[in-house]
Amino acid sequence: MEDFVAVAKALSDPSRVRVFCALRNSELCVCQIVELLGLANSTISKHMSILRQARLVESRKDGRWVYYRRATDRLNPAAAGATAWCDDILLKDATLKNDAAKLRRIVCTPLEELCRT
Amino acid sequence: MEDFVAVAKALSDPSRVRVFCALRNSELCVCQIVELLGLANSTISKHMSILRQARLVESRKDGRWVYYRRATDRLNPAAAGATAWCDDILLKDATLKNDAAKLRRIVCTPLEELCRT
DNA sequence: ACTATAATTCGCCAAACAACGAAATGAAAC
DNA sequence: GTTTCATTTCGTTGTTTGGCGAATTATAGT
Repeated sequence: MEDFVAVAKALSDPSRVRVFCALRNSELCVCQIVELLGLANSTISKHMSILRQARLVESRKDGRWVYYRRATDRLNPAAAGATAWCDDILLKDATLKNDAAKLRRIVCTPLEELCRT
Repeated sequence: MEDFVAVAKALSDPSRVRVFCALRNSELCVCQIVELLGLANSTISKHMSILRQARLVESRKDGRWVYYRRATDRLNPAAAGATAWCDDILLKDATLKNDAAKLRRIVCTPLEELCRT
């Protein structure tokens, strides 16, 4: 029950849903997520920690940068079901399509340049 | 996106999850839900309105009593996926098993007697 | 070592939320 | 019509949440 509610709560905020969906195809660095959502990096950091506590995402550190990716489904059955639900329902969402387009630009931009702004 | 977030938010509270799961097998009257959760009926009423706004449940009025049941899945794709997720993950949840046992007693008790307490 | 910088943590604020009891609503029974 | 009673709505209270900027941590490059 706790796991389930933690996952539901994690997905009950539009910004977090956007991030989680953005991670569908590739892992992303914090500064890329900041660029995508246009929120303060402290805010993003908090969102990511909520997603991580729900075990929807995992992170790895590479030098100065921290990359987030979707968690391996087997680790948390509650997260696995939610992921399927989320991807299925939001496939055609307008905001997320827009995010996907924005992401295509973002992933082409060198991190150094992204962080500068 | 809005629909999705509304459903996730509706399921991000343990009391609401318990009610939604209790409705898996049979419709329930408000006073039965009050008995099950042990919360004030004004509180239950608010919870039910949140579940209804997310289109996870529907209600019908029968005389003095209002019955809630799970909504027809087709009405809201976001709710349909969530229902499957919820039922699947929480099948073995201890709290919900306990609720199910309590429910078996509750549904045998006449409404008049339940409401008296 | 020192500086620069990516990310997290901390402290704060305004808005949203879960809970309650009291008042309002509306249908049944008298 | 009046009373009764199940439910909803309203108003209040304490807690949680989402947001920011400032301070802190940790790593890279000099």
